[in-house]
Amino acid sequence: MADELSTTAQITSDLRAQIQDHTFGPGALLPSEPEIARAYSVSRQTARSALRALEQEGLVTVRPRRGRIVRVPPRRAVRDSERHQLEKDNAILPEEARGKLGEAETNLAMSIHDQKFASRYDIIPAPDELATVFGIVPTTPLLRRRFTSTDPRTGNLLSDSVSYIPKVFVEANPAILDERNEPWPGGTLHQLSTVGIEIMKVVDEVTARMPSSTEAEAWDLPSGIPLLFCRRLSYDRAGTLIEISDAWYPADRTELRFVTPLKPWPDPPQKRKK
Amino acid sequence: MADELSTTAQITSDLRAQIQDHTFGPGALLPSEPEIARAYSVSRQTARSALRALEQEGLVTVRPRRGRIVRVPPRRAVRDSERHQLEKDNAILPEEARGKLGEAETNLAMSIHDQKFASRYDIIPAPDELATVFGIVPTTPLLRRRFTSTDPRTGNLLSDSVSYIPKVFVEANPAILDERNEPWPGGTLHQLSTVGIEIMKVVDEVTARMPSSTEAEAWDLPSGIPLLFCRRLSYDRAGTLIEISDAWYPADRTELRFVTPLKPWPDPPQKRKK
DNA sequence: GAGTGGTCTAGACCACTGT
DNA sequence: CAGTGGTCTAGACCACTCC
Repeated sequence: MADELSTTAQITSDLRAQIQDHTFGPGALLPSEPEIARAYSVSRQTARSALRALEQEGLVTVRPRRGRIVRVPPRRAVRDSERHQLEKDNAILPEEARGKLGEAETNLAMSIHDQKFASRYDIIPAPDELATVFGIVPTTPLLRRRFTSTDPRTGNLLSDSVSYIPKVFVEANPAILDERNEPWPGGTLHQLSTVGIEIMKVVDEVTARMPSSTEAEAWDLPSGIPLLFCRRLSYDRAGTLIEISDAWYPADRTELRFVTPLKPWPDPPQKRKK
Repeated sequence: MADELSTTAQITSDLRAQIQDHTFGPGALLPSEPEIARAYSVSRQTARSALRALEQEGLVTVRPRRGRIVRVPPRRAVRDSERHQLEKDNAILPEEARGKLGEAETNLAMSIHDQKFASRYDIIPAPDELATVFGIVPTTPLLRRRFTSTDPRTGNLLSDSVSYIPKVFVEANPAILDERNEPWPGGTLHQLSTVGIEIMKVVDEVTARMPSSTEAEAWDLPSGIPLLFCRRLSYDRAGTLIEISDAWYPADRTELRFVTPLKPWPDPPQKRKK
């Protein structure tokens, strides 16, 4: 209240209010830069700055040479932690049944058949950061597997993830080191089962950050949309960290869902009093 | 490669590369607007646009009238899903022991004593969106509780959350409806126990979005930092949704951590073959 | 052809920081 | 005091969209 807004901030604020009270509802065309400049008696650059602020907030999408529209939030695809258990159950099915779920791992709201998958494997010396998390010495060989899927029509990224496993854990089965065996029926959990490893605990660490302009272009992200970053740590029966998997998701199209069951209280709560 | 960059994009790209190869390491002072304008023979506005792009990516922080520095990522406070179980265990302890954990719920990396807590309670008619999630008719009375903590020195937000509970679930104990009883030893799970409700499952739904300028100011967020949004759904023994709790976290200072234990396979994995 | 956003220039005044 | 970023103006040319 007490603060006086700059001209730009005032215009931004006016427009934001009009978006929020649905004077300009989702999909509506906002006034053009020259219109706003005239209406407020400011230069076009000032009007432009005001509109750019709304883009940065993710409220408005600019369609070059056609105007700016109020963003229509896309439906969010849900990534559910209960999938971890489903994948584990799936990994011990007979091979014919296993195939189904394997690739759906990277699936979004889009049909599997409309995605182009790519897997690239290599062996890298563990960089300091990953070595610290694994608790191993840096430069220890890691199997790095990069998975992407793209929309074949637009070339846009649909999913992007990288997995790291110390080579020593999996080299007993050389087939795991070969990207030509992708897609592997039953996925990583089945691969690990062939070398005697059973994953017993999965930890997901979630943060978010803004994309670089290169990333924004690859994902076809409008400005003002963050990337969710999820690092998944998989532990075996002995509590040893077996795999680190990093994945990125556009925040406007993704919801991460985590289920935590709780142990029952020993007494029925009806009896409890403050 | 094939694409030609605009002058602005080229400058941004050069500076980003210099940040990533540590020519300008964390905390380093970037060249000023006039310096960049001279170096590239462009106007000051063009140099400014290039720098602003780096701010939007969260790489650079502007300190008005002192220059721009490469961002030093702050330490992230971890919010762990294992806290759900700890809180439940805590809620059935004797009152003296219960007090400890209750307020730490909203704690960040900062000491509890350096935070100013505020709780505001009211009863609102359920808006459409929440009514749908609860599966109740809109306008049903909801107890809304808003919790914030602020840094008393700077006035900046440290935590911000809102909880919704259908009034009918808790009105048997009027003390729960009164904000003057905050902080309640043992927190919400103990409050619910006084009306015979035991939470058996918690679901966290996580997304992210950019803050409005008002939010950025309240949290003291540099530009280019998203807000993590976490909606927590708490279910009782019968699977009824009891509470919806919405919380926001600055993505540069927060990591959300979720643990998923997996059930063991019936057979030892050593026997398994592809 | 009129209108749109994309880009860029060359100024200007201001409030504040550092020394 | 010189230097910084904050704000704003009044132009300009471009490529493209839509009618």
